[in-house]
Amino acid sequence: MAQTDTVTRILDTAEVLFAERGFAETSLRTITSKARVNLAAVNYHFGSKKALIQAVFSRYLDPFTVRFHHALDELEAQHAGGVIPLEELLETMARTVLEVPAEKHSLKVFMKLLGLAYSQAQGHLRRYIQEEYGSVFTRFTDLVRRATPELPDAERFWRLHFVLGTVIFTLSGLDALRDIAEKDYHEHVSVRDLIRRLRPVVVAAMNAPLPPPPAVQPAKAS
Amino acid sequence: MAQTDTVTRILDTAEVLFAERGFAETSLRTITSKARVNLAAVNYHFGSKKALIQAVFSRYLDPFTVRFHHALDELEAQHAGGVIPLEELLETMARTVLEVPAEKHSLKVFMKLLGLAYSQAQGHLRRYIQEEYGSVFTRFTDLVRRATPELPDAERFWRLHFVLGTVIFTLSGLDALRDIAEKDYHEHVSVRDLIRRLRPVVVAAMNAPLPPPPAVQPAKAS
DNA sequence: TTCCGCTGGAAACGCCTGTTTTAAACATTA
DNA sequence: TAATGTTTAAAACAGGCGTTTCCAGCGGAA
Repeated sequence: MAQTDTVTRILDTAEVLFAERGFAETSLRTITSKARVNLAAVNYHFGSKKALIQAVFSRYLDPFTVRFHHALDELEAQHAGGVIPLEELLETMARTVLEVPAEKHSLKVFMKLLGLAYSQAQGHLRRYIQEEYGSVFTRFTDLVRRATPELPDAERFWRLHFVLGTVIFTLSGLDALRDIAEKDYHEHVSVRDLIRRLRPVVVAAMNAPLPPPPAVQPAKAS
Repeated sequence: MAQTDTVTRILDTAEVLFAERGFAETSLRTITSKARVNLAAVNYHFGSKKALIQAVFSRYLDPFTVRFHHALDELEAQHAGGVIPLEELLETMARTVLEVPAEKHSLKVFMKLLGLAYSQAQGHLRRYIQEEYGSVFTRFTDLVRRATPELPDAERFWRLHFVLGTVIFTLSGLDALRDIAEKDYHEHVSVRDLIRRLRPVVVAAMNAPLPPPPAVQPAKAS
């Protein structure tokens, strides 16, 4: 199975380098030389650099969506017809995110890639992820809506993205933060430790009191 | 003042392009042609592309630190000797962030640049910002520590970065999120509107209950 | 064996990058 | 006026980039 080996070695090497330096800053030559495969192998197996980037994401996101759908199926079966508490939904998502990379790959790399997907320009990536994996996110937000009926739709939308920002930002910038934290507090921080700290913060953020209505409305009748 | 004009035009053009595409994806030729300036002018005035990137940040961060120090001076004078409430500290920071770009530049660009500073590799940038502007952040965190004495040091450290992640992530990815929000909820969202929504969430996150201690401790006596 | 499709290695293709160098014009200051 | 610091123009530099091409080797099928 030398053919599969080359593809795997490219993907393994690429995901690490992408996570460390970003997409534009990682050349195909760096990837292929570090993976000890020929330069042309990337274009041969994947077609282009863009396609390689998408393949790196697929290898994480495909098993993630499968598992997440299954986990949500189970959760809905347990609470047959009723609403699923918000904390169970968040818990399930966190558990699934942790499970997937634990098998073969690094959770740190996975989170860094997610962070890059948001921040790097790479319009094609955002489009690809949205089209390919948008449905599972929609299903999740629908369940969250039923769990938090008191929240206005717009408010819930923004708060979900607030906590998404917290998680991705923290876990993708973990290395730099960990260096500071260990220097100042002499305390080693694992990813699971961080998730333990994140949980109450995320729950509190979702359950925060509603903001006051906008101060002044310029339009309409005086 | 043709000399100043060239420098300003380069900075004005560069910051917009950097914010839109990132650093590596923006070439000097793109900047200079869009700014209608000679290609050599960048290396003449700034020395290198790295130095140009740092200059773009300095133009925002220098006035920010000055204003923020002043604002903290006033705050400390008001609460002479006593502790400043957490919400006033956060409020002051938010107000200062809003004030600075409001003068000449775009708040959106400023936040996008901050997001890039975190996510893009550019090791030199993170080092530059930390060395140049680390002290004002240290002063702020010291005040936060006095305002939240019940929080363990490590917990406060992480929570500050959690909310930092929320704010930077949200405001730097604002365009993409706004598109989705307007399509789904037919509601225009301004930056100030977003900050109104962020306030209660951030406060609730900082005041969240402490996480349970780690499940299993391997070391020490049984 | 002969053929074929898949994989690999090495080199080259244009193209774009940041930077430097030349030159000549312009403005400002002394 | 002379000198100095800016700006423009045009060109070239060396190097890296993604991509393509060509050819040698390979395994299994006819």
